[in-house]
Amino acid sequence: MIIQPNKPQAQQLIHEGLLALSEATRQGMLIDVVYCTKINKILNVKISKLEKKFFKSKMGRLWKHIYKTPNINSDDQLRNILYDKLKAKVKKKTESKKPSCDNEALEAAAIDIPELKIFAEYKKLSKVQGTYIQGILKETVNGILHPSFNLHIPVTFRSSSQNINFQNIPNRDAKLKKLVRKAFIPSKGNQLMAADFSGIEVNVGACAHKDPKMLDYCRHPEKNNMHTDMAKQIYMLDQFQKEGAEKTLRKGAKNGYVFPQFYGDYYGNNALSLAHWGDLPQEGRFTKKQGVKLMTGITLGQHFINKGISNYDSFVNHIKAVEEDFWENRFKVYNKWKENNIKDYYKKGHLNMLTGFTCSGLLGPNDINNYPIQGPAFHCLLKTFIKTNKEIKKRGLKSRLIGQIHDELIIDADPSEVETLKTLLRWIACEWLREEWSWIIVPMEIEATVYGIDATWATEPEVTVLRAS
DNA sequence: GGAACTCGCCAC
DNA sequence: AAACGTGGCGAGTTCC
Repeated sequence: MIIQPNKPQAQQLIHEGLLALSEATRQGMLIDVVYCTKINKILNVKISKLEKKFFKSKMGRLWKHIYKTPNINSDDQLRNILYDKLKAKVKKKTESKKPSCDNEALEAAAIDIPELKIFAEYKKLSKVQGTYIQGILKETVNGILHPSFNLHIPVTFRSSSQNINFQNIPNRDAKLKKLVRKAFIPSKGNQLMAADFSGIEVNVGACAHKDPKMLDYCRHPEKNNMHTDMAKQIYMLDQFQKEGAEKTLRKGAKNGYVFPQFYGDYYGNNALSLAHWGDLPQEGRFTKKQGVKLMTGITLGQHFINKGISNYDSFVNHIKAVEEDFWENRFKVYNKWKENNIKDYYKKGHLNMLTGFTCSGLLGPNDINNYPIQGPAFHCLLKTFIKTNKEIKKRGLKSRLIGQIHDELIIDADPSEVETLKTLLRWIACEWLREEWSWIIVPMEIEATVYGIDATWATEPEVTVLRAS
């Protein structure tokens, strides 16, 4: 793969980006080492207890019986015990066609082998301890962690992060999030602050393909919402509220349908995921007892039966029809753009991004349509990061940028500067950026997330949505 | 004894 | 007919 920013503006962005990111690395972020050391010990105890408990179970005893040196961390041993000895049904295979030992496979097997729940808990805590708590302790010098950020690795011209990877700190799992994020603290008397772009990939995508329907969604968020519209279509709902089961279904539409579709997924996988979000079975008949309870009082299972969809296969067909409508009607210009994009790449052998970068090398259809969106979406954050760093210095502010997570920047903020920073960020991200890059033809929106004074990254922040005036 | 690989899992 | 994009890293395992 040949990677080069070819336009001068792209080179400039890389140069200035590296300087700004290096400054954040040198600045570093404070770590509560006392907490990390304490939680590391607690985890040691919890993890070894879980290991002992597991090896006392029926499956654990069999494992110990078969292996002289049983290793709870060995997937090869687990595979042998679970699939060869206990004859668990293989529902999923790995890349190299071996029976899978991942959490999804284990969850399915746990119906017959309950001790696998202890095993899963062991795995989860081991992951947190090994990758995060011990990783942080290993890389922290004098109480400060200095994760670095690369601009020369991802083929999309995004960034990556290492020592530690600051871009995959737990967020979705509330328990893991709290456990790990309690380690991150601001400088004495300061507060952590984050600013992230809302829906940046959707926005940048709209600027690339200029699909009128998508542009409308981006320009009038108060009027229509893409994920709500899709939830209504997918789950065939006329009445909709943004709470309760309907809220979950909207999340399902967003994460189980819309985003995977944009990445190049298809209705078959979507249907599995969408059924899961709606608490419906992924095979066989639907019954009135299954599914989340809707605002109308009936279950999603009953609701689909009423609509003539009484089993999973009909549901899959329904999602297939939704997919056709999605690309043939709703986003037909986007669809056309994808086709032309692929043709264009095969003709030229490379693709150009809105930000002046060129991707060469052997790309597949999904790559061709994703890279031009992923890259420039990150570049919006990078340009914002550079400008914010410059303005902080120019204005003699004491707050400092300390990191970045693709569409989000993190600041160790002086409390007296928080309001100034909000104003500054709103101007840079929502106004200045659009003046710099005329290809941005939709409004930009950022969320400022402010944590308390001396509060950890695990505490409840105050969130403000910032838009152009 | 280290390099390279596989698998799994965390993020966007 | 086939079918999800970008990363880092730990642990086990295999190769040399």
